[in-house]
Amino acid sequence: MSGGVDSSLTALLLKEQGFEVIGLFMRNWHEKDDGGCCTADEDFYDVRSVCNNIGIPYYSVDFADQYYDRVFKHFVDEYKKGRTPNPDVLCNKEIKFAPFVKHALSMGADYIATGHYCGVLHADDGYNYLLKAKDSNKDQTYFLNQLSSQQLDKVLFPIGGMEKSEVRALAAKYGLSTAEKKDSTGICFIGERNFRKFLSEYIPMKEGDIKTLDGKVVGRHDGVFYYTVGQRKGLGIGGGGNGEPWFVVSKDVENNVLYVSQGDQSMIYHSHLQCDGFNFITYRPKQNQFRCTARIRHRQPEQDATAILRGNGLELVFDKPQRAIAEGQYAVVYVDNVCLGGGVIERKF
RNA sequence: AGGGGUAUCGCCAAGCGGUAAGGCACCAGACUUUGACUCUGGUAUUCGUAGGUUCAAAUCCUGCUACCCCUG
Repeated sequence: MSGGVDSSLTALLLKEQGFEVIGLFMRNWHEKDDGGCCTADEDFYDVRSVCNNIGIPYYSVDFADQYYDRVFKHFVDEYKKGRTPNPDVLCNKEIKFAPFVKHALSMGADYIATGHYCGVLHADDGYNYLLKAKDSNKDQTYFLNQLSSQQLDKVLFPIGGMEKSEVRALAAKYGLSTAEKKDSTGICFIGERNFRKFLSEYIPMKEGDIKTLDGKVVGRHDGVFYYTVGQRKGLGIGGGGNGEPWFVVSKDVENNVLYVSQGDQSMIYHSHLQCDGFNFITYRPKQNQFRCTARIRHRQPEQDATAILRGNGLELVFDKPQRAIAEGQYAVVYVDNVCLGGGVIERKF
């Protein structure tokens, strides 16, 4: 339980269904947020309040060390390389659906349930398939693309078939204190931050030039790793030219140069991308090429594409060029209602 | 040293005697379990400066200052 509405209602529904439910809260980060508050404390307070309300025991576990070693380190390393990692995907793979589940099972649980918006099909063929959520606006399968069928074995997603509005309405009906609580955002367990400031605590600033593709210096930056391709805000470049906004077009980590373009974004649209490795949640498809839909970022409407398996990797060819494909993010592939899995984007062209 | 031109928000830039458009940047919200994108809202009592004309000036006149161009 995270202290939000989703996991609150999840616990309640299971209790209603006759399960013996225990609330398990996880803490993975100990620093305070930008406002000087420790949101984890408030969240656990909400967990306690909800658990008391529905009459179930609650516990707290701390995986801060493992989170740091298995998620955060990689996150920082990737940024240092000029890439754009996705810590929450790793967090699910390395923490939530790993030591956390293990811990729950060791406490005697038969199943672990979370408030994710997605579904799981424990199929007769022995595989556990990850399914899209009913509420396409809240679908969280993107973040679960690195899981394995094995990891989903003892998992339930009780609200995956509900709309967010239904969840809130039910939570309110049952009088759960978290019914109106705002959805959490920002890096999972770390929270909403001034991102550049946060990163600068782990990656020192390194000033350099901001240039256009033809080499003209148009500004200065604090460090190329703080920026992502396609980014508009935070460049501090204004005026001149055609009066249109400027966007990050590429990064040269070696020479510490941030390349930008004013108005014209045609150069950041690409139809092809490559993943050197690809995680199939269940099994590798038999055919080496197939039609699918795919996402290159969370909440992106699924895009029609053709997937081509190459060695351990996967190449995607989109029907329509995609804007700002970022190395380090995940390409997640779907066929109909099933999330097949995903891989880290290594190249685009 | 002469001649011409320009000086309006951090950057572009409207305005041409009637009481400061717009864009970019920036800030704040919204959206959002990454990073981004996007959307909405906010931001010059003041127009290089000092005077003058006028009921009224950023808009006209004069001095000064700065920068740009041309001629020496």
